[in-house]
Amino acid sequence: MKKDQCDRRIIHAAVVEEARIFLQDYSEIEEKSELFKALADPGRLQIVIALASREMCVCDLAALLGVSESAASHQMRILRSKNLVKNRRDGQVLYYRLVDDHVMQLVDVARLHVKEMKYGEADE
Amino acid sequence: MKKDQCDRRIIHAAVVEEARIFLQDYSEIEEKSELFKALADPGRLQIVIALASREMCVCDLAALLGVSESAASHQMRILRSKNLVKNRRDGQVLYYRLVDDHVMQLVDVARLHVKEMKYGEADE
DNA sequence: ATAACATATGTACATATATTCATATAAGGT
DNA sequence: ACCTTATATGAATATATGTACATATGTTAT
Repeated sequence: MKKDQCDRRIIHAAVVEEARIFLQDYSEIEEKSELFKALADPGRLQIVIALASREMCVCDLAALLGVSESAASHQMRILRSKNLVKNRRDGQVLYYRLVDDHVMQLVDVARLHVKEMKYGEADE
Repeated sequence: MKKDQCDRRIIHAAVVEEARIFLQDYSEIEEKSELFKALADPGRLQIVIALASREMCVCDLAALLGVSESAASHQMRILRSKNLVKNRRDGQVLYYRLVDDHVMQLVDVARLHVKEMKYGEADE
C-alpha cells in the first residue's frame, strides 16, 4: 500500500485548488524561508538582537557569544548573504549593523508569540 | 596561534558589556529561534501560508505541496510542537489552522523585507 | 470484530548546517 | 619591506534535519 504524488487522494479538491491560488500571491517562498533560516540559530538570533542596540565588530560579537572569531565570522557571512546585516569598515575593523528594522520587527513578533504561548492566552 | 573562549581579545569591552545587558531583555532566545526554525523550511512555510486562508487537513496539505502524507504529517508535528498550528478533529479528519495571527505577521514582515531587498531601497 | 481510512510515529538514510582548524586576505604600524 | 591585527574563507567533521518506508493509532462503517 504505497501512495505518492501520483495516486494521491484529495479529500477536498476545491479547498486544495483555492489554497493553490491563494499561495500564488506569496511568491519568493524560498527567499522568505531563507530569511527565517537565518534567524533559526540561537547564536545568530543573539547577534541580530545585539546589533539592534548598536553596531558591533566581529571580534566583539564573538566575545559576546563566547565563540571563536572564525565561527562568528561564518555566522556573519550567513547573515550578510541573507541580507540581514551590512557592514562598514573602519581601518581593520568591520562594524556590522542591521540592514533595516524588519529584522527587529520579526524578533518582536516572535517574542510576543513565545510569551503568549508560555503564559496564557488559553485556547481562545 | 589558537584562540578560544579563554584567551579572547575584546576590542570594545564596554560595547560587549552593554550588549550583554541589552540581551538580557531578550530571554527565551532558544524558543524564538525554534519558532523561526519552524518557518525556515519552504514546505512548512507554504503550509503556514495556506492555513492563513483556511483550515485544512493533512491529506489536502500533502496534495497541495505534492509530498507524501507521511511527510506532511511530520511537518505538522513540527509546526504543532512549536505552537504555530492547532487542530480540531472531525471524524477521522484532523483540520489544522494557525494558532494566532503572529504567524502571518512574521510572514508579512518577511515578504516586505524580501521585496525591498530585491527591488530597491538603495542602501540609504 | 473486522475492514477501511486519516493521521501519527519510528527508523533509516541522505543532505544540510555549525563548528573547528588551517590558511588567506586586507589594513595598519614599524 | 615586515609583522601584527581583524576578518574571511576552505576543508573536515560532527550534528541536525527532511524524506521515505513501514508500522501503529484512532475513528467510522459494516
